[in-house]
Amino acid sequence: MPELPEVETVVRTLRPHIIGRTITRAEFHSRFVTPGDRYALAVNVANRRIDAIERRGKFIWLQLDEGHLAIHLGMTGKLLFDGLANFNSSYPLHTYGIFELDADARLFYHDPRQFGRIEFSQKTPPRIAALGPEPLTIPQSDFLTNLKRRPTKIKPLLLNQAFLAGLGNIYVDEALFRAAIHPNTPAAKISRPKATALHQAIIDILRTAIEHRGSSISDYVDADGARGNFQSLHQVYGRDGQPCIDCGAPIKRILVAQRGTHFCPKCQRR
DNA sequence: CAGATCACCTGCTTGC
DNA sequence: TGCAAGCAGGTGATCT
Repeated sequence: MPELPEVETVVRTLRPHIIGRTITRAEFHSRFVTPGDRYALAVNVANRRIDAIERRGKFIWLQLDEGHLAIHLGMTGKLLFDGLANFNSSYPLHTYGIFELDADARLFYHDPRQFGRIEFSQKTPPRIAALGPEPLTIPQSDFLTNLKRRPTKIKPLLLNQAFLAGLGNIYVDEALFRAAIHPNTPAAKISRPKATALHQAIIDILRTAIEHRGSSISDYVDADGARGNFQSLHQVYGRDGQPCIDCGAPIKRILVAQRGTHFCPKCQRR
């Protein structure tokens, strides 16, 4: 599900609901979602106040009055806010985390594939500290020099969260299309004008996708249960066989670094 | 060290 | 209709 725009949307919808609230009690039900001792996690977050919620890369970062939570949604993770109005006595199948909040509200974590993670740390979460720069704020000159240093294919490089934090399969394909770069191009061999165009394409796409509240391919929803609609603006992702919006040639799907990769063979030449 | 392969899961779609 | 294979927004371990 969630790449940077989706995670940003979840954080924005969650923030007004949970800031300043205290987690009165929590429980977790999956050894995958909460690696380590999930009972210890429940103890660590109990009676902690939520002071801040931020996004970093694809992580949701909750800053508590003591300690931090790093939440990664994996492929199918959802954080859903359950206010008094829609208070429900039961939870859907695959609900693996429940945060009870003061003033009769709950936040629950739902994740059928259980690829998501909820981790507590006393200081800055190590997973977050290991992330590369944010694509929306990295200076263009830094982006260009970083590309020049890497012989790797551009697509897997952009998916590498230590290189740039937040892009996933959808937005990489979309950005490479808009910058007219073949996904197998070695990063260091991308011309300066194209590298500049790529930097700008990444920013434009992420900003627009955030305005549209992310892409809902199958089941992504924000913290209020609302779908995004950027998927209707995808130009290559999931459009294999359909005509390129620029030249009409059929969009191709190939494998790059074991990921389904969508591109226009005519507009994105090597 | 880049890249391939596999693994972690469930569920939906496709093809025989 | 039924069943198996393939595929999915992600990442990390383990190989060559």
